[in-house]
Amino acid sequence: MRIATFNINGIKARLPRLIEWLEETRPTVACLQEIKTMDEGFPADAFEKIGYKAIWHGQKSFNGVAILADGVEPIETQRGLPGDDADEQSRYLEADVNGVRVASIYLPNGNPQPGPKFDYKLDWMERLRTYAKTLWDAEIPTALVGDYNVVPEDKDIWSPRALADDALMQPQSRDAYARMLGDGWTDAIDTFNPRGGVWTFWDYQAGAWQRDHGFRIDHLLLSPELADRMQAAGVDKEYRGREKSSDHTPVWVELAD
DNA sequence: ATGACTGCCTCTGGCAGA
Repeated sequence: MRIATFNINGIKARLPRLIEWLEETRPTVACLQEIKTMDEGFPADAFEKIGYKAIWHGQKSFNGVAILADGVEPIETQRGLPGDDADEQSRYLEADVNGVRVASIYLPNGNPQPGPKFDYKLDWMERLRTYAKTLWDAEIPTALVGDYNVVPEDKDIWSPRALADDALMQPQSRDAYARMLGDGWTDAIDTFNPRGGVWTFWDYQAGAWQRDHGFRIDHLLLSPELADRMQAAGVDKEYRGREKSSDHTPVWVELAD
């Protein structure tokens, strides 16, 4: 099975591109972030037409996540990240698909830093780590995939200096991500590209795509049950160059059945 | 050196993104 994640930056603006990508690459599960719509605006019919069933957690204007599955209904297991009842942002959705637990994650950006948004990001990362441990302890085959808004190491960006003051690059952000890996979660893209140089995001501004000024912030973290099944992982880079593209690319991992 | 683009909802400009 193929598990993919794609920060689409607006499901209404991106729908033709999204349908195209699903039909061309046919992931078993597709986790989406930044759908940027309320629940009632989600175009479930368009996905049904091409054989995908979906669940989604929307929010007006910002954030919003979804999980699409090829030919089967995702069985929802969690909506919203536990650990803060006051948190109303739609950034976490989780489901079982074909015996695999899959989470669609849109981790807070955290800029500007320092400040309340950065504090929220770090809190969110600790909540994620705490919750992920419960999945780990239950020995559920789990994939935590999405836009983590963390550049894990200097090898994961074209220029570490360019974003040195950015929330995506701060030691606290990186340490929190590293603690997840320290707990045993496997970064699929990094496993197949240990020397780095793989990007999943290119800014719309300043000709970043044309200059290949990108970085890696969309990640697939696998529990040991799934890491053992990894066959390949990659980035669907060409979609960043198409008309009306998202600023992120799809990222995927192929697992043995 | 600076700013640079895009989507959203709409107070069509301000916010958010990364």
